[in-house]
Amino acid sequence: MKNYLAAGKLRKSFYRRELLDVARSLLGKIFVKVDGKNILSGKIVEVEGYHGDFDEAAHSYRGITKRTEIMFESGGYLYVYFTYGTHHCCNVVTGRKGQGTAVLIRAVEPLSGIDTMIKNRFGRKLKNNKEIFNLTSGPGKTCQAFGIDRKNSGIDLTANEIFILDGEKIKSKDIGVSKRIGISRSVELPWRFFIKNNPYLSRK
DNA sequence: CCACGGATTGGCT
DNA sequence: GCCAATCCGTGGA
Repeated sequence: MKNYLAAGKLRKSFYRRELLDVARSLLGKIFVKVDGKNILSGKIVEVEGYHGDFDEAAHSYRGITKRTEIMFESGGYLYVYFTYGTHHCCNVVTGRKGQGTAVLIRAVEPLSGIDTMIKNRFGRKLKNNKEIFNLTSGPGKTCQAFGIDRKNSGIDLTANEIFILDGEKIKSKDIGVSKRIGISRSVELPWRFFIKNNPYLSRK
């Protein structure tokens, strides 16, 4: 963990680039939440892009609302939404102010604070050694493991609570691309990106 | 005010 | 593979 912290926090200039460039380059970076003396962290292994201008699946597609206004900020903020009456999902706002572009964090590979993540998500110890692969292998699971909910929406990702650290550079040949999961409109856009063969993906 | 459905998950058939 | 859970944001009357 120490060498990841030494790598340094991603700055506003990283987030304020074109949506799909940010989405692809977030793979391999380290998502971090400082939780008291605990550092919860995981390597980002799966993401999806959402674009307010022409992507009908994006929450920002119908314009600014109270819920989605943070999506229209310039890049570098956290957007958290609540869905299906049960789950939270977290996104990284990208691009320029007014664009409504964001990257959904769909899955991470746990790195530190794993005992706390297990407690947050299951309320007990792991039953077996396969259950670790069910800890953060989806957007709702990741938010639950990290203890993130709507109260965290709007956080500045260059501050000291929730942020992303530079990590390993993933080669193009190791990045998989597919249609996005769980949407009913703009279904053809190939805007899901993932690290091929990583065991913590929400799907293969 | 009310109706609808969702960027998901887990349990049951 | 199918489907219920369960809240609330959003849009239309």
